[in-house]
Amino acid sequence: MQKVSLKFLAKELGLTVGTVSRALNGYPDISKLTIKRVTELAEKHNYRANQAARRLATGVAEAVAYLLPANTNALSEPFVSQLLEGLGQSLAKRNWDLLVVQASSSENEAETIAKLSRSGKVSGVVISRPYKQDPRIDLLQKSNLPFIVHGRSVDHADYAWYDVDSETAFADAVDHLVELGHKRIGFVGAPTYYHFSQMRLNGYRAALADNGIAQDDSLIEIAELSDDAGERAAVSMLKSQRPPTAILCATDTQAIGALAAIRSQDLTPGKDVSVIGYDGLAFGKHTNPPLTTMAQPLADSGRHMGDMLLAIIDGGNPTDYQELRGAKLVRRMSDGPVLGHNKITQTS
Amino acid sequence: MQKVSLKFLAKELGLTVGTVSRALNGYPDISKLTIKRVTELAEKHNYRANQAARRLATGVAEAVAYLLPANTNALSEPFVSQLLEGLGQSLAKRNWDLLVVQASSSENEAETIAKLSRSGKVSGVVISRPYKQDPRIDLLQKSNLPFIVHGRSVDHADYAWYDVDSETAFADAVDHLVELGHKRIGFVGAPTYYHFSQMRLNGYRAALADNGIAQDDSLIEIAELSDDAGERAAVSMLKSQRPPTAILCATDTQAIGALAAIRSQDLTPGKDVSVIGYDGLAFGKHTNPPLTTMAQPLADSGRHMGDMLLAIIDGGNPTDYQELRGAKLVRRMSDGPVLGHNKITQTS
DNA sequence: CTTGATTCCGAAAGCGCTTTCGGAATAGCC
DNA sequence: GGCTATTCCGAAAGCGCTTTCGGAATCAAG
Repeated sequence: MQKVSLKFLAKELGLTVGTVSRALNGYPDISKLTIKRVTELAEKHNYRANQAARRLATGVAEAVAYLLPANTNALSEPFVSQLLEGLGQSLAKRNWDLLVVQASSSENEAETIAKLSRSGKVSGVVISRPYKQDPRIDLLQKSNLPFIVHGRSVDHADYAWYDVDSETAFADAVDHLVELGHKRIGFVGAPTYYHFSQMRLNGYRAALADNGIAQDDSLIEIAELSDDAGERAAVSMLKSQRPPTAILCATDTQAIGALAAIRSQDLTPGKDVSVIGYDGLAFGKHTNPPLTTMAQPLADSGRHMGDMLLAIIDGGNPTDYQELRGAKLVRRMSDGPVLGHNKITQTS
Repeated sequence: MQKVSLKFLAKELGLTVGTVSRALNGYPDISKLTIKRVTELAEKHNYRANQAARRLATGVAEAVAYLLPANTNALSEPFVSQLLEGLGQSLAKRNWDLLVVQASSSENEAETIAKLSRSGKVSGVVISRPYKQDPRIDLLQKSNLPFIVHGRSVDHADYAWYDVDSETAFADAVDHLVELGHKRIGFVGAPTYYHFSQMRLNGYRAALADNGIAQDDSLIEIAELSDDAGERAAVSMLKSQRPPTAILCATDTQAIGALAAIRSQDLTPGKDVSVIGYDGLAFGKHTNPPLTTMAQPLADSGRHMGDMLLAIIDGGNPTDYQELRGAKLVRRMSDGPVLGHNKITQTS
């Protein structure tokens, strides 16, 4: 494969590289005829501008980075490939690249962002699962690099984000359980450095209060985002003096562990103890029993976030791009009325 | 943030950009002292070479692309993020970038590769799930772009690949089922354009022959790589004249569907009908019942493939980098002795 | 025919870096 | 002290593209 450059095209057509470049980029000072000749020849030879040269000349990277979350867990990662796919689709409209970057450790996340912004290899960044106070966000703001956060930190007024209202979701979940007659509702939370952890806990607490149920800290456990951690947390709850009749988990992954925990105590999930997760992961359909969950609408969230980021890169005001979606209850089989309570019966 | 370029450093030090560049890149014609001064100042200002300029000057992209598989399925995609993570770790050693590219449709995969090779934005490519005759591989070979295939196509003698010996794995699975007394073993295969589909079928057939079991084409179904497709395939098998007592599935995702199928026929998976999947997906632990599977060792396969690719980019001979790993049986609860047979009893 | 406005393209600088080449300064040798 | 090695750095070309500027050619108008 010979290399087909602007110079090559120019020589072939008896033009200069500058002219060919302008023809290709739609400058108004090129005749229709020339444009036609140039584009046709370019097409014929499958010309692609050398990206490095283009980037160097224009100063725009034409690329966006996704910061791979640290502490990943194989069970919860389907969302990564889905997000990537959506982002890619969005960027493809401009022929931009999608970079995947990761910190060597979670302590290095900030440094990774710093490097990224200095190297100038991307024109935008998206990060997931922000912490309460997220140094990555601070850095991004300082560096003037457009970015969008998948989630929110405590102070989220000044940047662009896309999030699901998990606070309300957890309140809804509590309401649902209360309707089923539950009064002792456990909560398996996420590590507290994640801001979503706080919000989900808030939703849980608020709904408890609204329903006139006293808070009981022995019903609250914080666990890592893994099935095993969820299981351990649930076990300890179930073994306590006054075990819960229902357990709400910050993530589906934890909830799946909770199901195992319940079975390990010779109890039946969905019957003896209800479990509701959060995320709406597809494989929740296949757990034992199928997991009831608060599903977030992440179908095209990746593409959506890509579009938002692009708009900001184009000069849009980040604060104009803050979007909150709602989660909705997907009832499967892991929730049910509290024993001896039949106000509502389980429907499929 | 002011931009810190070579020029800036040079001016600061009273040197020329050429000298600074050579100092930073370890050229031998720079004095120790100068190197020290340069590196220290660079460090102080957190200097990062502008990548576009560097690429343009050297002609090497310092980046590798992963082609996101088409027809993805949310249930099976944990492997994508794991692979990406491993690749990223490998590339990080050189500060190279990881690009994620995807075709708009599976028909466009070849064209996507073609574009990629012409744009010169990557020095290497990794693709997953090759087809029997894979146009992407042909293209990659023609374009002289180093690449590595996660899997193998029919003619895999001339390129680098990393694969798991699923042929043997499926033979082993059959052997295992035969030991459990099964004689009617169904096979839910993958779409035939995937080469791994053929190999798994081969392993199945060979083992059947070795065990003196007659082939029965009514026990073979081809299905898409989704839980639903697996379920449909299994249902039709179970409803047939002479249903199987065990079902082998090309992927865990399909196997999970098969579990559902068996339950839908009021049968108990692992008792009335055994199911064995392939992949070793983590959430197989949580299905109903937990899924027995042939687990592939993909723990650090991503990093491994990254290292291989890098070696090839460095001039290594692609055919020196062909690696076949073995899968091993992970017994959970979805396999058991055929009814009325007690040669081996289920052990947790 | 002259002038001024348009249309269209060539020329050239420059993006930030790498790398070759040549030469000044220093060192080593008899 | 003169000569050849050696050490070290500056100068400059160039990677392939974009973009500004100016000017030749064409056109319309007077």
